[in-house]
Amino acid sequence: MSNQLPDGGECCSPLAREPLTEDWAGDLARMFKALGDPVRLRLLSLIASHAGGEACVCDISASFDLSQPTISHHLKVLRAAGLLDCERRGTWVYYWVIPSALHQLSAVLLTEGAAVPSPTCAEAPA
Amino acid sequence: MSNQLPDGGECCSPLAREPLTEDWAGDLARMFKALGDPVRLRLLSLIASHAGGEACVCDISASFDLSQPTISHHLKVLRAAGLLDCERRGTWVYYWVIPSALHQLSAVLLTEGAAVPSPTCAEAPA
DNA sequence: GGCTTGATTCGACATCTGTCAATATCGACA
DNA sequence: TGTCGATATTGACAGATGTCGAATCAAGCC
Repeated sequence: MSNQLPDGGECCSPLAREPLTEDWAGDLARMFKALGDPVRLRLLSLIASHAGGEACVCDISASFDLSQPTISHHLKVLRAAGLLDCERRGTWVYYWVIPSALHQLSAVLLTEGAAVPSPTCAEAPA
Repeated sequence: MSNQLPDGGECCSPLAREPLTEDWAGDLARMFKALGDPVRLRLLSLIASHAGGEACVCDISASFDLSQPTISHHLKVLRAAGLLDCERRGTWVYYWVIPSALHQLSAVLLTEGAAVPSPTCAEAPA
C-alpha cells in the first residue's frame, strides 16, 4: 500500500503533463476506485461535512438503507485506500477524512495543460 | 447520462460542505469508477498529454500489453463516463479528454471545509 | 460475572468487471 | 467492387465487488 508519491519532486503532477507511470497509475486507481461507489462517496461526504470533521459510525449509518456490516465494509475500503482514518473512543468509533489524500487526487485531475476553458463550473482560480 | 451539474447554483460544492445527495453521488461515482482502473488512468493521461491534446487509438494502444478489444472497451467506459470524447477522421479515431469533467471532479475533492493544512500534497503525516 | 449496545469479521451469494478470441463495421484505395 | 487496415462489438469466462445474516469482538453498565 504505497500511497506515497513517486519519489522525487514530481509531486502531484497532473494527468495531462506527462503519461502516468504504471506504478503511479496503480496507486491513484486504488484511491479513485474507492470513490467509485455512491455509498462510499456519500459516506465520505457525510463524514467530511460533519461537525468537527469527524463522525462515529452510528451517526452516519442511519442515513443509509444498508445493513451495518455493509457500511462497515465500505468504511474499511475507504480506509484501506488511505482516504479515511479512524479511532475508537470508548464505545464508539470515529472516522475522519485525510485531506491530503483528497487534495492529491484533486491536483492530479487539474488538466492545466489541456486548455480548460472555464466552463460550467468555473471554480474561480484562487 | 446526466453528467450535468445539479440545477441551480450549487455548482461544484465540495464534498465537505454538505452531504452529497444520492443522485449527485451516483453521477460522481460513475465518473470516479471510470478512473478506478490503472489502465484507464494511463489511457486518459496518455491522451491528455499527447500533442494537441488528442490521440488516435493506434498511438496509444502500443503502450499497453492488452488486446485491442480491451483497449477499445476501456475507452468506451471513459467515454460513457463523460471523461473522453472521440471522432472518426478517415481510417482513424481520435480521442480527447473533456477538461470540464475532470475539473468538476477535481473541484469536488477540494475539502476546503476540512481544514486542509498546507496545499501542495505535502504528506504531513501528522 | 453476565447483559446490552456499537462495530467488525466471516461466509455465502448474485452481480459486475476486465480480459480475450472471434467477428463485424467502417473507410480508404486498387 | 473487392480487399485491407483500423476500431468496435459480441460472447464467454475467471475473478472482483456489494450485500446480507450470523457470529464475534469491545466497552460500558447492572
